[in-house]
Amino acid sequence: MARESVTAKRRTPKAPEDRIRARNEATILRAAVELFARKGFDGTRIAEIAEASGLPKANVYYYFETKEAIYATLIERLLKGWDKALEHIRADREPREAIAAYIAAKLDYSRRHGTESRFFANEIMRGGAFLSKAQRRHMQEITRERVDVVDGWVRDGRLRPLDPRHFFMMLWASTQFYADFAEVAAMTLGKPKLDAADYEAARRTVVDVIVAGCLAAESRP
Amino acid sequence: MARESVTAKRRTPKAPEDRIRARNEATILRAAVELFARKGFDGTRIAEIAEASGLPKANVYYYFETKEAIYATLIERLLKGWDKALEHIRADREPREAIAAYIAAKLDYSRRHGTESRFFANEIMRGGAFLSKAQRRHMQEITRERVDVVDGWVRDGRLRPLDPRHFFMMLWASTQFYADFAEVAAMTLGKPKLDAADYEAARRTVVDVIVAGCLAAESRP
DNA sequence: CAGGAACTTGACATTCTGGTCAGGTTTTGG
DNA sequence: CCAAAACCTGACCAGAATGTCAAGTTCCTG
Repeated sequence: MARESVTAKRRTPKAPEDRIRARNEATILRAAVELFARKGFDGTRIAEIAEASGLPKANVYYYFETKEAIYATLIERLLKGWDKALEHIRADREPREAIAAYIAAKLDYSRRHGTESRFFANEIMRGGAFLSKAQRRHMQEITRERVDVVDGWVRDGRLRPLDPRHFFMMLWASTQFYADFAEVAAMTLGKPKLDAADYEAARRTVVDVIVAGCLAAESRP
Repeated sequence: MARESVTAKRRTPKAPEDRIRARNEATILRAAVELFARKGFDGTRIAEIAEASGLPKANVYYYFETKEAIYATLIERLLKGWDKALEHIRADREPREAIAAYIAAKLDYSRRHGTESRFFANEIMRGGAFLSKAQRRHMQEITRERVDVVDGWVRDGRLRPLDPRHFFMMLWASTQFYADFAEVAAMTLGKPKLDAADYEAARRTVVDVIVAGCLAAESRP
């Protein structure tokens, strides 16, 4: 049909982006990610998304064929950010710094994009039913590359012998936690909400423990 | 009203438990926890729970007043397991062993009760709206006790200086991960499903890294 | 500035959902 | 074996959800 959400082509490429469409789609997606993150796919009503966007429901349907289309668009977009932090894990870097940088980047993402992070986690927890085969493979490949880097460090004797895949999951878990379970984290700290200082303390703790825990004995200070 | 779900009293205490009621409630809860874990509270239809239980919808309503009642019953039950693993963290134990035992227990729980674990995580991710004030306080207190133990170890110089609360979250995150994101874990390992050996490898990696990462230099081997 | 494309939206049709209920069947204690 | 309690369930309801539409309004381009 004529308009196909983000990838639609209008009669003339015209402006850098169709301002109205771009603005409204952005508004809808912003509202949707929040709701999906909190109530899941099945639990989110289109009427809620519309209300949260300040648009009439029919207008939401004008921009997105179905609820699935909104969800899929978000997945697609989020997936692009997936590998971002992983880029810190490079063979030519010192393990200590690379790992510290990864943790810092991931925690920063958790802080700045908590909602998106939660949305994505939610999708994964449901078994990633919305992920296409290609998307799955992409994630797997990206991860494998970095696993190989860590494995190289282990073989070089720069890291103590450990299973790089499980090590990776520790990194992911420890940082993702601060987005997904920000509530628990705040509760544990006895605060209503996490602030920048809390994230800094988290970073320090995670980096300290993990770096000290994975470096080979001879490279430890 | 007459029947009040689990705590109802029948005319005679009779059998060790009302077999019919006990069996059906258990069936319903088993089906419900699975669905809630996967689709959240709002996303789960009572009709689905009924179908998954193999009972007519009206029968589900016979045992539980509302959907909330089912959910609340599950929360209540799950909360009892919350502190279980934490009991390993005792001041009179050697930190190394206590922490290793905690990790092993938590991972074991993740493996054996993945669904419940996911259900609980889901609830927390949504901000724990269903947790009562008392339940929240309970969790906070339980955590605080154990935080104090870890803090004691730090002050004794048995653990390197670290924020015990963030350290705790690392423990929680690294173990919870294997329940909530079993799918990602399996994907990362390139398997369809995690088996016992995978959990053992996870345990070893997490214990190795965290123990080595938190022990004070002088107590390290 | 005209005309077509893009956008907007109230109202509607259809399907679902949580929850109720009345009238049945089975269990159980005595 | 018999009443009373416990259990079962098809049918039903009111409100809500999704998705459609046709009749408009606004925007852009030639």
